[in-house]
Amino acid sequence: MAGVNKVILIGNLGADPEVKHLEGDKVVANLRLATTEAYKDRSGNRVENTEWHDLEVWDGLARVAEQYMKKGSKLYVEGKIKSDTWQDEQGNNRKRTKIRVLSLTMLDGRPDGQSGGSPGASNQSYNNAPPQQMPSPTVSEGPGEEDDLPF
Amino acid sequence: MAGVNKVILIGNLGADPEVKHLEGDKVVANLRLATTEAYKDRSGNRVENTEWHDLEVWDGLARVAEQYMKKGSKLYVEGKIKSDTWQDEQGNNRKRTKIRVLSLTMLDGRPDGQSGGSPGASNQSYNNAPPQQMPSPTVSEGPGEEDDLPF
Amino acid sequence: MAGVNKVILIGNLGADPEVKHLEGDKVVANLRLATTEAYKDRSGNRVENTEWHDLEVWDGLARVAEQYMKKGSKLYVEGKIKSDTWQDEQGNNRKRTKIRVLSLTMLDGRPDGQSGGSPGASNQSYNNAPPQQMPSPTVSEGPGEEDDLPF
Amino acid sequence: MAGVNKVILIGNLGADPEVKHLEGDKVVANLRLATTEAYKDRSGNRVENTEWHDLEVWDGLARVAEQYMKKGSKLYVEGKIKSDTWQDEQGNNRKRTKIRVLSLTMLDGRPDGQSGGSPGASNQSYNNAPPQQMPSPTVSEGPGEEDDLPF
DNA sequence: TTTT
DNA sequence: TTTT
Repeated sequence: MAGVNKVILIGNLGADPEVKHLEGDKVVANLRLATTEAYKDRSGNRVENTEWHDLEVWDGLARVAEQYMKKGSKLYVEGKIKSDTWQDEQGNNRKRTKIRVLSLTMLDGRPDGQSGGSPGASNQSYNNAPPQQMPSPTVSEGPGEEDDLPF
Repeated sequence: MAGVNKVILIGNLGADPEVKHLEGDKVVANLRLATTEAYKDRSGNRVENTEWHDLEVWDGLARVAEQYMKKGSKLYVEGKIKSDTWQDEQGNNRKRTKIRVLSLTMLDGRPDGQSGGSPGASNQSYNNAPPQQMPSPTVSEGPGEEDDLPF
Repeated sequence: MAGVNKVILIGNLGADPEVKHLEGDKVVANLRLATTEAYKDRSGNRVENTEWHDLEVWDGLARVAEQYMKKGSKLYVEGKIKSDTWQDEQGNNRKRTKIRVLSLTMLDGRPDGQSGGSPGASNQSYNNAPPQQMPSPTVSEGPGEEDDLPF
Repeated sequence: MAGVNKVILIGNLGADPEVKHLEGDKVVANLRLATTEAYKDRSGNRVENTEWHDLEVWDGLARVAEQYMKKGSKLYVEGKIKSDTWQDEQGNNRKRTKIRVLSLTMLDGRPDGQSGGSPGASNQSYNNAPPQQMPSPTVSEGPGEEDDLPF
């Protein structure tokens, strides 16, 4: 049956994006995102707990990552859980889980080098497809895509 | 700034979809969706609380609604909040809020008349754009769109 | 049936919170939150679209709003859609929709006046105890609650 | 910083829940949930893709799982990603990711053996008290909890 | 390995 | 006005 597999994260990058340019203008970026929760335990001590997520970002979003994100960047991410399974050299079944990113918003201020311009334009959303909330669903993945970014 | 405006609902239709075919192959469907929560109050009595939502569905999704949904249908819906504001005859500012649907999954069994066929294909997801989780982002809105539905 | 009614927003406050202290230590805050989406239209022009949301926040969360939020504050919000219906003086059915907030994260930097102090206290998450779908709707909000906030 | 780590799934159980009763009335259930997406590839062929998720459910929710869920059960799940890391016998860093469930709704019809009885009891929502981002992590799970379930 |  |  057609189900739902949705992940929503807000956190910070633990390292600069690792970007690979593949043949045919494909680009993939791997990001490490930390989400931290804080609470007080029974004794009233503040406890902090960090979860690290491996994000996989493709094409237009990967170009955005390459240009605008770096260690420490704060992001809102939507995506889905995606796992790879394989057998290791010992013949054990192995599994690795990552988040395939489908939509991104930078929560930092305006990206470096984007100074000047209209107030209120600091954070940018990006989508790996015709932006989910876009009236006209014409978006092109590919080399010329940056021209379609909304800024 | 680029923000987030996301709604996720699971509920049942209170009435058959109202579908309007507009010029230029545009179609819009209005749906009434009930989401019910239940809990026990302090006295231990079961309390049920229903919220009614006005959904607005366009084009391909509207055609799906027209064909497959009816009063009582159970849906998973993703969308965004969208309100209209205007002045009424008395000059008062008025506001009406609805949900613009961006993605749909039918949670009922197989749609009527869809018997036979592959097992496990009972619920269907639809998306008003290249399906969010689709590798290749080629989807065409328009008259021929039904051919692109994944079944 | 038990359904799902969930809203996720990221945006900025359009005004300072309006806070009312009610009898019995109840507190309610009303917030106006703007979520903005930006995209390019067919002609390539950047278009910006803002939706305004009325948020209703109770008790512990309302105290947090009162203390730390002001016009311009940037928030991540989870909640549910909740509408009031009534008849106006002309006997017309009226409906007003708002977001009942169940969880909040401030996305700004450290709140004013919170300089120095404990590490790890930059952005804060808050939660209005009995979550949406919790069986027993007995919230233990109250005067001593601030002591439980995680900072 | 306080971030967001949220997962929303709709899918079916691939096996009966595995339930362990621990000392001190703690209960944990492990569930295998399949989420399936379907789409047409470039050649127009219907493709189906299933992702398997390991869910971990505690206490009250685990008792609900034990009583009402079985292989094939259809669920709506909210939770967070949680991974364990360790070193295996070869000294390799290993990581296993699962979903810690915070809220559940059964999307099947009335649970077996629950025929007759109270109206409004078809699908049920359950919540594991201290939500993810709640300041005080004191859950009151325990033997008497079932009495608080909303049916 | 992030954030404050 | 839905659902069980």
